[in-house]
Amino acid sequence: MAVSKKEKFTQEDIWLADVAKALSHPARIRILKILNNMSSCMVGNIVDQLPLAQATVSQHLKELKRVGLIKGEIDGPKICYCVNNKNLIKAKNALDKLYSKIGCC
Amino acid sequence: MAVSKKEKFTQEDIWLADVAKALSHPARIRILKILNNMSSCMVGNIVDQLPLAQATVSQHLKELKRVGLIKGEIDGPKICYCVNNKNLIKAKNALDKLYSKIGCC
DNA sequence: TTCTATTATCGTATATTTACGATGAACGAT
DNA sequence: ATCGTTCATCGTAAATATACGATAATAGAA
Repeated sequence: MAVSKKEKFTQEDIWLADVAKALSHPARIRILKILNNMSSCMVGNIVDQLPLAQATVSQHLKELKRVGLIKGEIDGPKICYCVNNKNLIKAKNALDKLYSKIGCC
Repeated sequence: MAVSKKEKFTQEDIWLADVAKALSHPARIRILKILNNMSSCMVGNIVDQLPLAQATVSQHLKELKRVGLIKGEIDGPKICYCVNNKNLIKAKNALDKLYSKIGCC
């Protein structure tokens, strides 16, 4: 995209944009909903519920983990993922700052 | 990216992901904050506050308009943009559905 | 140890995004 | 009608994202 200029913005704006980026694919929205509804959170269970290959799902999980929206715990050969509510709530609160107080048109 | 599979998800998930995509660049976060704080919302004013060329800012505005987060009104040769609170609130509410009720790890 | 199950990573092809200069379109003013 | 201002669009180069098969890594079981 021709030399990125993202670093020219504030840390807060970069962070919120980054979280939004992690949410910007329906597969990742679906994963968060699945984690929200299941007590078990094995990767295999997630793969079974998505129309994507295991390698692709793993990539999506990595992206969600990168920004801290989910976390994974090793459980033998399996990995147990779950939502990191703290960061999700933080993101929602940051969104509140984008509401228009005035409305100019 | 090798044939997209986004259309294999629900309309709701596709929509939320799409809104998130519109928020996934710091310039667009900044634009929303600017529109939130100014009574005037001319494009020129926005361009002056961003480290980007006019053509690039116009592209970012188009993306925000595409998903309905902002709207523009023609005012002579100028265009007046403002936040569309309704859709921003709708997005925030949809985010609420992603919170984990249980927490498995 | 060897086998099986589970998940991550590598390599790679293709699609999309980002950025900007140049140009075009719309409008008010002279 | 021409000019200056304002903004969108076109064309294009480079960066990122998406998707998957193949392969590696890890751990418990046989």
